[in-house]
Amino acid sequence: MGTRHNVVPQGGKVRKSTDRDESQEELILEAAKRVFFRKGYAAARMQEIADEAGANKALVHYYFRNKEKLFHHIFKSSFKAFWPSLESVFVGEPDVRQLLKALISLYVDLLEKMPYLPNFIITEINRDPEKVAGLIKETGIQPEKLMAVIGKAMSQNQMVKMDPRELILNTVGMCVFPVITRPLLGYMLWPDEGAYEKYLSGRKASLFAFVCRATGLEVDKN
Amino acid sequence: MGTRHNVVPQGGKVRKSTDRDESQEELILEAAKRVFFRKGYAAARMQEIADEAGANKALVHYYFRNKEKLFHHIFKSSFKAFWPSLESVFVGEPDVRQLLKALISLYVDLLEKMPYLPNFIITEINRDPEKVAGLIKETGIQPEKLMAVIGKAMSQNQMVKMDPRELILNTVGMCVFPVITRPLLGYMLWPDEGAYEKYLSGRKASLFAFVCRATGLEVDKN
DNA sequence: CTTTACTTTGACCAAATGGTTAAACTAAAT
DNA sequence: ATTTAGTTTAACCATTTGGTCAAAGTAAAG
Repeated sequence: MGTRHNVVPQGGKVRKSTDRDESQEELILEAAKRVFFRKGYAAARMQEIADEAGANKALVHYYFRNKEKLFHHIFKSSFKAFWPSLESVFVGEPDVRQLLKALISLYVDLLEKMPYLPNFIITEINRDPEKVAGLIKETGIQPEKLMAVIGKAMSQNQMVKMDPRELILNTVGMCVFPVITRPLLGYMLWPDEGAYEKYLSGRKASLFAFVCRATGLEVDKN
Repeated sequence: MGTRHNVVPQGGKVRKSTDRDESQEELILEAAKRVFFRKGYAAARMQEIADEAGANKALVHYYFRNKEKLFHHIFKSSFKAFWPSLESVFVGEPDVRQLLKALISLYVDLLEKMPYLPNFIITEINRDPEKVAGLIKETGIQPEKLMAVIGKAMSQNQMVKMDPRELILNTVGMCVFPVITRPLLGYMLWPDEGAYEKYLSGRKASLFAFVCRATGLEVDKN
């Protein structure tokens, strides 16, 4: 198979990158991601990953020592992705309404692109909770900021008082649930061809309206 | 091991039941349920099931031919359980408010007893959607009745108009999500000892209130 | 007691699977 | 050209795992 090498001259002894259009290491990583996503850890096979990456099984081990390490690698980045970058929303004075809108929007978009993510994470949460605990600290994820904004709005009577954590859970739960049960919904609630997709397209707005009503925020504003 | 046999005299050649305090077949089934619940199909081991049932591995195959059939057996009954018996709520004239209250109550109670159920079902939905399709028809589950009551209440302006399916999804989703993400929540949102359990105990009421507000129903009534 | 029919077990098997190793290969550096 | 260091492969291995089988066990029926 055609192997072209690009040179990135550097000091020291670093030569490393035998980059192709896309390095094998990266191809393997992407293949592994796909396989782990659709099969889960236990059912995923190193051979299948190798095949899908167009590589040898031993090469997979060469780059990522073993199955567990390879999985950890992927899980880590996936887990981070599941904490959508809400940072951008926090610029300027944070408005609860906009914040919730952004939260829903971010999750709906993310889940449309990566519908396997929730089930993947959930499976691993149950398989090895200890690991996830460590991961959380590594990633430095902290929902405190989000909760603070919500809590403040509640104390100022801008919205119905409730446990901010519960509001977040409810919101994210409603975003995620239709995605993880999608195969079922196609049979049970949206049997018509394309009906589910149609529902999805309007979900962002209807979900936001639902949350607004539940929290006492204005549904429409500007 | 002590093997006592009870006799249930019968006509014909039926002798069958070598019932003990609890027949081996049932013990195996229960063990399999536990193992499948916590490991998922792929990671579950026939040996582990046998061990946990205090039986021989070959015996497991004797009763349930193979892993797939054993799993199917369990999945079928579990899947049915996940459709809580709302029938009891339909006696008399169905009131939407009471119906939603019952739906939430049923799910919260069910999930407290069987927290592994959702993840178990979700995993299988993704592993073999075809099978689930057939299963749904077998079980004869039909959410139509529930949806009809909701739809009627909406057309009578007793509550905010929206897609009844979406309301059901939202409601069930909020019930289920905290359960499937429980291991995570312990670390992230309710780190204090016993704090999550405390939250759970009040969830039934707060969830119902949330849904009432979102749908425009009265939170308190009688 | 003997037969009958179900139950239980230990030994065994073929296939799959994660992982290893030594050798071949490739391209940059000397 | 030779060395050097990372890359790739084929062959191989040990273990696990789902599954089988023939033999032994057991209680009720004849």
